[in-house]
Amino acid sequence: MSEPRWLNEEEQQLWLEFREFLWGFPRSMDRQLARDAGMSSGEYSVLAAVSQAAPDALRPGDLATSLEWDRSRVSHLLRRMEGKGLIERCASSCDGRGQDIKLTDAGWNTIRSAAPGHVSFVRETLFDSLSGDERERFRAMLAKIRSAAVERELW
Amino acid sequence: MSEPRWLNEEEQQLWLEFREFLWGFPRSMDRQLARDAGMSSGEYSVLAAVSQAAPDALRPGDLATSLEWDRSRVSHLLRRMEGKGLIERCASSCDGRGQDIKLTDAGWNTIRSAAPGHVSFVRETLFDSLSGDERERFRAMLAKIRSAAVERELW
DNA sequence: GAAATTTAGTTGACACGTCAATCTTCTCTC
DNA sequence: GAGAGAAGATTGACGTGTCAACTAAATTTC
Repeated sequence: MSEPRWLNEEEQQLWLEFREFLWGFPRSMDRQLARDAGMSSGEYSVLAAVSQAAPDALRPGDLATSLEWDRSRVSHLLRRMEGKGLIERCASSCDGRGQDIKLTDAGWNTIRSAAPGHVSFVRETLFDSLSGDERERFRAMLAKIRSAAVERELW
Repeated sequence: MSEPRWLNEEEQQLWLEFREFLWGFPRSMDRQLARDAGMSSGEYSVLAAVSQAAPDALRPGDLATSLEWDRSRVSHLLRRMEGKGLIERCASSCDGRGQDIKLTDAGWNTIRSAAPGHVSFVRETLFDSLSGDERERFRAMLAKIRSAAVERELW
């Protein structure tokens, strides 16, 4: 392999900021959720998704697709959450392989009490820092980077 | 608590893209490193940091600071990497509590052979998608968001 | 200079994500 | 309608990150 083009000074600045941001943000969010609601961001995602879906209409595979998660990741997390009493799984009526996921009362209470704090976190970190124009430019850049990566099969 | 301001349509778009990006990018990078170099991004960070430091001048605490990692995370990873023969730890000469971290020959070979592919990945995903102007604006936005979060002690 | 505090680092328990292997059920094809 | 293959989901092993508790050495304080 020929010598690669290493990063120049300006590029290193971006890479450094990028890395701190990308690894730091999820950690901060996890911490906020753990502290204020005793849950992980994964659990929040699941509770939010199930609470918004039509009753008896959400299956593990749908979760895996919409969250872009591995099936087994979903399965492991659902098992833990079922153990905590946040959700229930029951055999799907239409597909013998499938399952329906439902929130228990405890699950509803948990997501309801966690949501306001979580939304505030997202607002205060992400939205309040940028103007409307900036937000749209920011979103476009993220999408651009991601679609280029997808095109090269690096995502 | 009063009813929070939920996200409007435009905000949800950004949040969705943001989430896919922030959780997806590290995963893609981990996959590239695992596939092409048999290592995790954490191991890469450590090898890169140690290889760039002055000999016998890098200690676990320095790593924790510069990578913004928990001390125990550093300790766990160093133990595993020592087990794989990538690094060595020896008692520091000046501070009885401290240690010096050194790369073994295997460690040097590993980082040297992994670096080109990793840099290509970063270039192709992050830099090639944005113009010089866009890169600078992007970096500034990340920094803005992060510093606002730091200010509110949410980071 | 001895006691209290701070600092460097480790450890153990546990939650989490990934991968490969597996099981079951459904669907397609002949 | 039987057999091959695809799809939904689980399992187990393993590497990883976090938190709290801990040890030992250094520094501060009186």
